[in-house]
Order: sequence, then C-alpha cells, then structure tokens
Amino acid sequence: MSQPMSLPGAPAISIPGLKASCGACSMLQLCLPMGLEDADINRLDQIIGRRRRLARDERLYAMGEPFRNLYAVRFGHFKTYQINAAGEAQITGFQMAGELLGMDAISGTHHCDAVALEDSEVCEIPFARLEELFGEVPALLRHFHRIMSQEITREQNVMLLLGNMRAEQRFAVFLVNLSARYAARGYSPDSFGLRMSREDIGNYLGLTIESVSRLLSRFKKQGWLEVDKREVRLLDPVKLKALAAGLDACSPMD
Amino acid sequence: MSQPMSLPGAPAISIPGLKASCGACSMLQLCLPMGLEDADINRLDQIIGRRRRLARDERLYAMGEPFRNLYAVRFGHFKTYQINAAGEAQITGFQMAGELLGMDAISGTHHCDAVALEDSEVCEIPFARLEELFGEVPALLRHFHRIMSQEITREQNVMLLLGNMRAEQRFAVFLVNLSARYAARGYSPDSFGLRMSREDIGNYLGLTIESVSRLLSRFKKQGWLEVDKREVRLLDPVKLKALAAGLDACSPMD
DNA sequence: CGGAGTTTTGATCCAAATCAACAATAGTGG
DNA sequence: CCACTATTGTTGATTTGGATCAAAACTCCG
Repeated sequence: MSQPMSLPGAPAISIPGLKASCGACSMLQLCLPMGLEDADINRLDQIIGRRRRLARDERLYAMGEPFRNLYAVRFGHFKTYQINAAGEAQITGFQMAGELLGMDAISGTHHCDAVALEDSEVCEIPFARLEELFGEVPALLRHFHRIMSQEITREQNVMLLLGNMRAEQRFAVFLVNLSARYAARGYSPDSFGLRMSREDIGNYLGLTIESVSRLLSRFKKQGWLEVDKREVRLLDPVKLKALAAGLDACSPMD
Repeated sequence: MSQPMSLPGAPAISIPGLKASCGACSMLQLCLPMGLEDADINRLDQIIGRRRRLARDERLYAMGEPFRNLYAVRFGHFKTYQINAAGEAQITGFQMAGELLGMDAISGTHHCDAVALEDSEVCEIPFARLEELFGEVPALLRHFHRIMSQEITREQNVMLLLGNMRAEQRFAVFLVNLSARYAARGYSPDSFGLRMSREDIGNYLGLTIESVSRLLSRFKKQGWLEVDKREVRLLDPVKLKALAAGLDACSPMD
C-alpha cells in the first residue's frame, strides 16, 4: 500500500479545552445529532459538556458510579466490561468514534466499566440536560431511541454469537463486524489495526487467548488474512463473511 | 403443599375485548406506568390499543416486520429469539407479566420473533402515540428510558453468563433469576412451573437439551431442588444463589 | 540491555456435545 | 376409552472443541 497505514483512531480536528461542536465533528453522520437540522444541532451543542481526553487504559467510568452523563466517542476506542461477584470479567463491547457510551446506566448507576484502549476523546453529554432537550427537539428523542434500540439488537447478536457459534465463526463475525464499522467511518474495510489485546478479543468472544492466537494463525495459513502484530489485512472478505454468516461449513484444519 | 399449585401465569381480571386499563392492572407497579400519577395513567390508558390474546406457540411478531407497537405482557409468558442466516436460533429472553416486548424494534423493524409459551395476553402500545405522550408526561419518558436501560443491562448479564460461566452456574443463574422475578410478582420464589421446554432452556443457556436434563437430575440428587415434569421447587435457594454468584466452587458430581 | 508483558505454539485434559437408546407424556383419531 | 403416534425428556457411551498446562519467542520500554 502506497498510502500511509490506515489510522482509524487518529484525532479529528480537536483542540482540547474548547467546547465540542457537533456541527464541525467528523462523526456528525454517525453520532447522536444525526439527521438534525442545523438549529437543533446548535441546541445540542449548547448542552454538551466538556470534551474529555483519556490516556490508554484510563477509565471513563466504573461500575456502581452514579449516572450523570452519556459519552460520545470523538476519537479512539473503548472497551466496556462487567465484573461478576466472583471477580470474573466479561467484555460487553468495543466502542469507536461516533458511538455512544453509558446507556446501560440510565437506570441509575453504571453497570459496567468503560476503559480507553488507546488515547481517546469523548464528548460528555449531561443526561439531565439532554432530557430537557428531548421535549423541545422530537427528532433528537426519536434518534436517541433508535440508538438505544440498536444497542439492544447489537447485544442480542452477541448472545447469538456466544450461545450458538463455534470459535471459528465467532472470530469471523468479530473481524467482519470491525471491518463494516471502519468502512462506515470511511476507513479501509480490509486493513485495520486491532486496538485491543488478544486477551480482550478472547474475553469478548468467550474464548481463551490461546484460541484467538490459533485462529489468527489458522486464518493466515488458509490465506484469508495477513497479520502483523495487531495490524490485520483481510485477504478474502467474501470467505470471512460466509464463515460469519454460518453459510460455510467449518474447514476442519486439515 | 396444601395450597393449590402456584400459577404465576394465571389470568388477572381480564375481560377480552374491553380496552386495557392500567390503573386496574395488577402489573401496575412493574409495568410502563410505574410511578405515574393517576391523571397520567389515564392519559396512557387513552393511547393503549386493544388487548391481544395469544394461544400457546402463537407468534406476537416476527423478524423483519415493520415496527408499530410495543407490547406489555398482561399474563402468560413469551420467548424471544433471533435466527441467523444459517437458520439457527438463539433465544434472547423469556418475558412474563409486566415486562415489555419489542424494544429492539424501535430502530425500524423487528429483529427477533416473539412467541407465546402458553395462552397469554398483551397490551398493544402504539409507539407513535406513546412518543406523542412522552412530550407531555416527562415521568413516563424517564421511566421508559429506565426500562430500555435495564433491558441493555439484562442482556449484558446474559453475555456474562454465556461468555464466562460453566453449565452448572448458568443453570443456577437461570433458576435464581426466575425465582426473583416470580417473587417480585407476589408468587412463591421457591416453587414455580417452568413455562418453557428443556430445549428452550438449553438454547437460551447455550447448552444442549441433554445437558439441561442432566443438570436437573444432578441438582435433584444434590438435594438442591425437586422436579416433577416442569414443576420446580427450590429446596436450597441459598446454595443456588451461591452457585449463581460463582462464590461456590462447582461440586464435581462425585 | 534486562525484565515484564504479550503472543505463539505444542501437549494434554476435560466439560459438554454428540450419538444412541429408551421412557414418559401428550395428542389424535378411531 | 384405548391404541397409536409424535413429541419431549432421561440416561448412558463416546467423542471432541476448546480449555488448560507448559514453554519458548517476541515486543515493548525504562
């Protein structure tokens, strides 16, 4: 590739300390203000709090904290995870630019931790003020409901993955999903860096780190992708999509 | 037990054909109108459509259908499930009286099927009219958001279950969860009938029907519960809760 | 460079799936 | 009502996908 390595997490124009401006944000078409009129976007801008920068591994919020804000990812990546009574964690999602964090907390307190996978920035959205705006901007409310609904559907898809799929299919789903999300953001669908460790991937997919490593090696050997450290290039996206859809019998690693 | 068998799904006072009345509904304290003032409950009553009766195995809605209504379960039980491209199903939840169905569809079309597990009744809630009401009754909107948020959290808990737990713990979680929900509805927490088949339970928990059957036998042998067909009585709820929380090492079936 | 963390690869094990057979139950129709 | 069938559930034998255990290779940084 003659182009510089794709960098889906690279900062958009962003001057820390300045208030966020949805109208100028590159994520406008994916984020909360999607589809709003200019005037309404300005009203949303009015209520959006400061931007917040987080370093790699820094925590945005923790389980049990009282709910105050939603967060829109401006750039960077996050993971969210739950911890049960026995101290075991389950990663419930990876979030990237334009995605909303914290919806599980609207019921009162946060039910998971959110941690930055790399240096990242979020817009803080005070929910109390957002609620006020809902009454005045019905299109905003409608889109907010759509986003929550999509989050429910996303989680149902993960349930399907964890409950029904074998390791190979899970991993294919994971790759194809990332690919589609990068594509929606204008990045290459076939070439991207994994922002999360093998351990995070394994935890999310209900597999061990060893299994993830083996799957990567196997997919590479089959010629379906190239891997170099965390950089991935999908060589046969069609095959991977077929695997993900379960339309293709698993090749038993001969 | 000298009492008649517990019947958590037995009809509340219900005259088919009549319009629903939230104020008179026994699920008032669990359902959408929870916490509303009388006047606001009446406004909600105004918009709620007909009740709808469903026979066992009858489908309330199907994947792909356009979204029109939410449904509140009046009595009976439902299951919701997704089907993937390969035709395999994953049950994403079991719903009982007072619970809301269809939130995953707000984004436009239904993403799962909902099927009655027994003769059941729902209140049809036209979402367009509910949206109108949101602007007039902020408390209703707030509670609606809380319900959606809780649904997200519930699904995250299932992800934790499917991604992290062994069969024994999954099954304990399942039983303890049912127990708590029946308790919240005023029924015995320790004695209830399973409304779903072993196959449904297995599908939901990511296990085979054989595994579910073996788990039931094993729990019975351990003296943690009694089973007779689909009727279950928890004999050692404390033990089951400990298992569910993962605080208790799995007893290796000696 | 050293040392901690991460990833890969190989050997072995085990929990749950699969395969198989049968028992119990619920329907169905005569 | 019973006989017959289909469905659902139980139990046992065997297999297997992925976990676990173990160790080496690589990477990242101070």
